[in-house]
Amino acid sequence: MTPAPDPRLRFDETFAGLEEIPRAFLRGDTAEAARGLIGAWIAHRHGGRWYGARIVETEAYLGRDDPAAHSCGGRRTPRVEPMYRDGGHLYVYLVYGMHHCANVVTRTEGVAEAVLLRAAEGPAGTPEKLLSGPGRLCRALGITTAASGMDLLAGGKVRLARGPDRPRTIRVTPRIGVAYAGEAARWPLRFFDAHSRAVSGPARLNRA
DNA sequence: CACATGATCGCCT
DNA sequence: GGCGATCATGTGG
Repeated sequence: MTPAPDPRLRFDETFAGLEEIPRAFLRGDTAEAARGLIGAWIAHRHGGRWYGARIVETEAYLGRDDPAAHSCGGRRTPRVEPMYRDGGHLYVYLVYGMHHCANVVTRTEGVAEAVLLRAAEGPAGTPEKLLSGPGRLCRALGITTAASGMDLLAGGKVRLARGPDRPRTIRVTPRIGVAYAGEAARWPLRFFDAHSRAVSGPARLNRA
């Protein structure tokens, strides 16, 4: 059993009301997918109820030729295996021995690229920091490595869908926490909703 | 707000 | 054996 999501994230609508994300979109360009997932919903069914949040910050990881990606150089181990699946799958890993990070796999079978979900926002009234940061997002939704490898577009317990509203302004910066990746640390692959207060990272980086 | 530090363990070499 | 796609807490300005 996966850990319980934060009760404040309960939402009683079902995914019937939300638009499906076409798998073809997630099979395409990974940076475009990262941009396009701002405003989408990530949800987890637990104990017979749905818990969900609106994605407000993402990062693209470009696979074989990206020194910051776990699949860099074609590295293929049991942990990273989900990254090699078809677009629309979930890749979850553990960092620093205590935090989980959730990724939406992109491109096609055998091409290991993904979008890291860095932050989301809950319903009005929930604390801004509840899902602000990849570790907090996973903790608040109860997502762990137990869910790694799932298909997010197949009606399972963890799902992805288009949200009702499009973000008004999306800003782009370098990725966070990848200083070890040399020049790739400066690639503009982090996307966030400029109007959300749930975005993570240093304020300096988030200003226009 | 900026910066420093400790926690903690699975994964890879 | 070393090291993170991080977070919470502490200090000081």
